[in-house]
Amino acid sequence: MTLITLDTPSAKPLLDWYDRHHRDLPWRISPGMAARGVKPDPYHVWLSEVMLQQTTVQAVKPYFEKFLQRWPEVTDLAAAETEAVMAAWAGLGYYARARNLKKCAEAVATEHGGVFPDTEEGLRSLPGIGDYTAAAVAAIAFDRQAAVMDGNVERVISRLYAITTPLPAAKPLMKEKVALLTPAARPGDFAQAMMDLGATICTPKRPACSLCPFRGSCEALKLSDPELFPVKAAKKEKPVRYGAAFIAVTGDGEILLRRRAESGLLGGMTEVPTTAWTARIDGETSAAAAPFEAAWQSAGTVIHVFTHFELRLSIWRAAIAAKIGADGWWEPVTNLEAQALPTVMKKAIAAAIPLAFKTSKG
DNA sequence: CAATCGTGGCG
DNA sequence: TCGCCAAGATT
Repeated sequence: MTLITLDTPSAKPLLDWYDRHHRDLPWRISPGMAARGVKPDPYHVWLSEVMLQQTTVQAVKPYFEKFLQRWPEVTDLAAAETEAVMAAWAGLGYYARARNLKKCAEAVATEHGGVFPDTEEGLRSLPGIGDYTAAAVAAIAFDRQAAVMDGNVERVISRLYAITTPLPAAKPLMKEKVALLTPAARPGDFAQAMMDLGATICTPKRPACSLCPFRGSCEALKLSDPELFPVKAAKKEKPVRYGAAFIAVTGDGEILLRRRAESGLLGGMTEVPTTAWTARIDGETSAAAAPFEAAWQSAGTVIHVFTHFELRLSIWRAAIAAKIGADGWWEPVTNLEAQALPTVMKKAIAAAIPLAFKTSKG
């Protein structure tokens, strides 16, 4: 029987791989430039990292460009209207990020003289910056030897060491492994290399192990099937909730909108009037629950899947002769693009007014 | 610790 | 078609 020995994992092969195969991304300084001492703007790094939380690179790109163009410096963002930031963030999801983004920019502007803290600890104390983002900004923007662990790194590490403990219980162990592997030189490139590797080679399904710089040191590859890692705790079922949404349009082409509560689901975002979203179909999901009496007509059902439940929203539409006193405000349909409307609300409006948006999905 | 919190793309 | 999941943070 042949014994296949495993190399001890080290940063060097990964960094060499990164020099050849790194992705070019709008918020990134190429490794070549970085080698000449060019550092990425901490504001750019922070903005991209917050946007990238649980969000794909592809989805982030246009938002990143839009934000930088509109608010070139962190002090510009700090001085912006929160409503404008929410509207610019609309569609990207996890809206607490946008509220915290604004708070963080304000804290940097007022408490740190417009300059980001350059340590993991200092960054970690800011709104919306958790363990991952603090380490990522510290390593990438400030060359700190911080252990960066995101979903990509968890996958790479779990395979490299064939960790059978399920997530999230295995995180502390994984963090130890990452810390031991993180080099004093080029810690930012190392972190980005781990994430690029996870995104392009060490993928969740059908990883390209033959191209991996760790192929000689991966325990999962040697012992079993890398695709079996990371082991994850079983997830719960997704319940269904029901509700109704009401699209009232005046003869002048204005629609009734209102603001959601600051906290909770879609916090601080704009919506059309809706009922509560409940577990069962009842009177609250019919036209009887409308914000005011009108000739409400059914406009079908919108199904929207959130992280932890599926929403089935009955859509009702009414033509209103004159503006009716109600909570909220009347907004020209031609100005809906500028509103802080989350995707589910755009879907609801598009169901009632097909031409409301240039691009309607659903 | 477990639950909450969006959306879109992809196998 | 549908489950998975993506550079997580907060409570």
